[in-house]
Amino acid sequence: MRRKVTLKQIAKELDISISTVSKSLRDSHEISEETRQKVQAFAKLYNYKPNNIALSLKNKKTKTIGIIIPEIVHHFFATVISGIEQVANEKGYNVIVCLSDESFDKEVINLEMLASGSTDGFIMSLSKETQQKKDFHHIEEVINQGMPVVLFDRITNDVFCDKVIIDDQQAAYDAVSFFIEKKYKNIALITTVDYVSVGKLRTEGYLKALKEHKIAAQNHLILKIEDIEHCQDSITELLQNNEIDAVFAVNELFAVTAIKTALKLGKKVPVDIAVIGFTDGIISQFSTPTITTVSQNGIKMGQKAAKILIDRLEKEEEDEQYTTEIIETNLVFRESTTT
Amino acid sequence: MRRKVTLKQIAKELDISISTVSKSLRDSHEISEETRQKVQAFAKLYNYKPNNIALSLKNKKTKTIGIIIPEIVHHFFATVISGIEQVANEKGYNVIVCLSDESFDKEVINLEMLASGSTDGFIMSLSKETQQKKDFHHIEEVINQGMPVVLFDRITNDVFCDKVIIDDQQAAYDAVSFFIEKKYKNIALITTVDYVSVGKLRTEGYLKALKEHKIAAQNHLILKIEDIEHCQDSITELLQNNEIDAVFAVNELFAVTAIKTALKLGKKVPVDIAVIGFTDGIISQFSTPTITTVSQNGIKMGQKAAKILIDRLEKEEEDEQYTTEIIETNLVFRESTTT
DNA sequence: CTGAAAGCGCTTACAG
DNA sequence: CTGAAAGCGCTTACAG
Repeated sequence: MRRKVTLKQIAKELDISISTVSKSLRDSHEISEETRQKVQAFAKLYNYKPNNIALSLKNKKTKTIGIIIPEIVHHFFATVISGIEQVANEKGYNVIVCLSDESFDKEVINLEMLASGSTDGFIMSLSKETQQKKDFHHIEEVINQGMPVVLFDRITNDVFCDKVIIDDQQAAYDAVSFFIEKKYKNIALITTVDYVSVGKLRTEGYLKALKEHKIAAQNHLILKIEDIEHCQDSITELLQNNEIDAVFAVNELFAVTAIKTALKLGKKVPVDIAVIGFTDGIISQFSTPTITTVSQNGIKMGQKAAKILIDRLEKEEEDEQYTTEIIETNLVFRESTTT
Repeated sequence: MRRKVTLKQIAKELDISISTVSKSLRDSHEISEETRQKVQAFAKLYNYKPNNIALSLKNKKTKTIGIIIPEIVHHFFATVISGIEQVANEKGYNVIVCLSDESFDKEVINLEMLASGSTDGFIMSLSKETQQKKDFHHIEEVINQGMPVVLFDRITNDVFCDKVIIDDQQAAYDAVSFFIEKKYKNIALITTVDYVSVGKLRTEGYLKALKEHKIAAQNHLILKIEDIEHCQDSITELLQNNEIDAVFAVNELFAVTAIKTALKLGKKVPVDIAVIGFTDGIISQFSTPTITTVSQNGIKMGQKAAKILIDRLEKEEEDEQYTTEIIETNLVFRESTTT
């Protein structure tokens, strides 16, 4: 075993001081050409790499970004991480990932853990429980301690910080307006309970589109799903008991379940029922029929969030001006709608 | 802004020494009850949390695990991370994730970056390029420096370390044997090029199953795909030009593409062509028909890998005995096969 | 041109 | 019972 070599060892070996070694490796002009060469050659030979931890302690920055998300087994979140990773890597940052598992407590614990010196800042998306409790003191605490936070997708307006979102309401509005223009009469909505911020906004977009086209919203066409694991039954009920010719679903899972249920009930998609989903993930691409969907560019969200965070980290002055970046969405047309 | 408080500040505030503060907080019996109480109360008030970086430097361990995988936008890998996170968290470890993007160079850079003090050990799955080049010096280097590595899924036998895999050959053998027992005559294989270790092993399992049942392998029924992005064409060709009644695909994507292609060619699945895939991911669950598949328990792989790594990290003696853990797989029967 | 000293935030063996 | 000192691995202002 060949342990990692330190400045101290190099200094001893070469019989010079640690300071001289350090300066030589940083190519300081204080040091003679000769010494520099010698030290550099030696360091190379022994494959010297400065210890990140020591540097972090000294510089008071870790060059790492903390990511806290509800789940990773979610194509959208994986996609965002991928985007963050990309720009973080380019700028010499590492990425620590923690999962809240949709739990408030885990979110708090992870945040505090990472805030104790491990990261320079955070990129996060709130857990469901956090959104439900509306308790954001942990995030405010961290910001107060001088660590910037960028919130994305599942955000809150109660915390002042940078945010990266899509215009959920507008995107839903566009999707539903498409249906209306195509003369669909009974447009159902399959959404989440209201405390999920993005679900609520998408619901609002649906309602707004109906209202602006002077169509009365009908409560029995709106399904708010609490328990995602068992959405099957309520969706069956929805489709069975109503004359529905179009469905707007606020996520992929609801969309694919609606399609499968419709098929099972003997209806044809998109002929009898057209479906538009949300999030252009794996399911939308590989379902049969493939699903028309609002594409929510996760990679871009991640990239943008990372850019904003790193800019703030590397800016000298404290800038109290927070931005909310809105990533554009668009409808990706596939087989679950007719054109 | 309220910066994080340090021992030094507490010491100054309370007019005692740093050592005394440190010991009080660790509840040392060296310190008087009174002082301890006072310090602890004060620390609580100011929400003192020891600085992880300082601890890492002092203790020479970071309590973080480095994960290097080819991609995160891959349900299987996301699943493994999830498993790792779970046990890491339980044991007080954090997780740094780096992506190699299937590139050898990125894998090396990331590994070296993290090895410079940021993590205590690694869990990794090799990039395609690494498997192709068969260059593993970077991994050996890290192990040599005393940092344990656990390889999973895409591993190599050229490196001595702990490994977590499934029995890819056996799993493929089982799947193909199922077809044979069901009297399927022309069983096609859709696989990757041979340098992808798991692809190769699954191919071997296919061949072995045929051989043991005294069926001659037919080259025109074996499709090795290089460019995953454009597998569509070659799969169409395969299905069009041959009398195939069963397909074994070494991943989900190939399986779903085979199904869609078959449907497009007017064949019914599973009646005309039965399909078994590999990796029980999102696609297999939501495709129509849903796909019978070899389930590769990613969560369990991640958990196991993390357990092995942490055990090794926390064991005192250097243990040269490496294990290769084999996670059991099983066939999950769905609609793409008849029973 | 080189090196001793101080310091980042902590712990702990040792002295008093 | 308390505190000064050394040390983890590094950098840099300062002295010589």
